[in-house]
Amino acid sequence: MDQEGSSQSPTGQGRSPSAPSNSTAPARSRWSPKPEQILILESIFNSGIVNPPKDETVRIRKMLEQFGAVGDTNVFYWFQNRRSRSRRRQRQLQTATAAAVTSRGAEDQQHMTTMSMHHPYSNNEINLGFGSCSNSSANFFFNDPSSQVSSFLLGHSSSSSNGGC
Amino acid sequence: MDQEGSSQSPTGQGRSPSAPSNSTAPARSRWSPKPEQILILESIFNSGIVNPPKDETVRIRKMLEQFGAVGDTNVFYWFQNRRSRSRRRQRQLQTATAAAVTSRGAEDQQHMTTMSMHHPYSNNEINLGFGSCSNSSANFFFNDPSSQVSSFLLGHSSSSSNGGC
DNA sequence: CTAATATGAATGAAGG
DNA sequence: CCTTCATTCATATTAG
Repeated sequence: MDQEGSSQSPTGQGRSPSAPSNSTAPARSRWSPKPEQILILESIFNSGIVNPPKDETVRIRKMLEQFGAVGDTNVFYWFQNRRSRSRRRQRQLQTATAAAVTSRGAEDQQHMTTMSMHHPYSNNEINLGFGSCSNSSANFFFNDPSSQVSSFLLGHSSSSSNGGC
Repeated sequence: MDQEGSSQSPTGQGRSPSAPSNSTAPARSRWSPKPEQILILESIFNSGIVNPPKDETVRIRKMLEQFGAVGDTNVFYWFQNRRSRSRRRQRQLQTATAAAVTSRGAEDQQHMTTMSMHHPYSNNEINLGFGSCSNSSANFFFNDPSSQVSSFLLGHSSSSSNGGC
C-alpha cells in the first residue's frame, strides 16, 4: 500500500455486460467504475488534477459514491494508473513517431496505423469542462439514468486550482 | 499494463485458414502474430525467458518485425498473457488433480473438460531449441516462405544465459 | 448461423 | 514512480 489506508468494502458489482445476477452472491472482487464515474474521473484528470492530495481524493470519492460504491483506495489507484498510463502513452507515441521519421529512405517498412481502438467508453482525453469553463451541458455524453453528472461538474468547485468562471 | 511499444499496422489478416483470397480484407483490429512469429515467441518463452526486460523486448520485436509488423507492446502483451495463462493452467490442473485425489472412495467425480484438445499446432510446450542446445534444424516445423526462423534461433545469442553448445 | 474457444488488449490492484 | 499479477473485455477463428 502506498499512502492510503482506508479500504472500503467493494460493493462493486454493478458493471459487466454479463450481468452477474445479484442472486447467490457473485462476489465481485474488483471495483468496476461506472460510466458516470469514469466521466467524472476523467474530467477531473483532464482539468489538470492528475495527482489529487488525500483530502481531494476523499472529496472525489464522495462524488463518485452517488453513482456506485467506491472507496478512497479505488480513487487513488485510478489516478495512479491513469497517470502512469498517460505517460507511457505519450512516450510510446513519441517513440513511434521518431521511428517513423527514422525509417526514411528504406522501403515501406511499417506504416503506423494509429492503432484503431474501439472501446466501450471512449478513452482518449475526455474533456467535460471541469477545469475549463465550458458552459455546454455535459449531458450530451450520457443520457442514461441518473445523468446528474453534470450537476457535479457544474456545481462543484473543488478547492484546488479553480479560479471559477 | 503495457510497456513501451510502437504499435503499428496489423497486417490485416494474420493467416488465411481457409480463405486466402479475401476480397474485403482489412479489418485492422488487433495484431495477429504469424506462425513464424509465434514460433519465435514460444521458443524464447520455453527457453526460460518468460519475462523479458525492456531491452530484450525491443530485441525480440526487431526479430519479429522481419516476419510482419509488430510493436513492442504486442510483444509485451504476448509474454504477459503467456505467463498468466501458463500459470493459470497449471493452477487449474493442480486443483483438478488435488480434487481428484481428495475424492477417493467416491465415484468418478466431475472431470471438467478432460482436455482432449486436438489443435492445429500442438500446443503444449513447444521446444525449438532456443535455450536448449538442439542441433536439429528447426525447419521441420515450417517450410513455408521465408523460413529464416532457424537462422534467428541458431544465430542469435540473446545476452542471457547461453553458454553455447 | 450460432455457440464455444483462443487470444490480444485494457485495467484494477499491489509490490518494490 | 516503476513493474507485475489477476481479471475482464472484445474479437478472430473454429466447431456444431
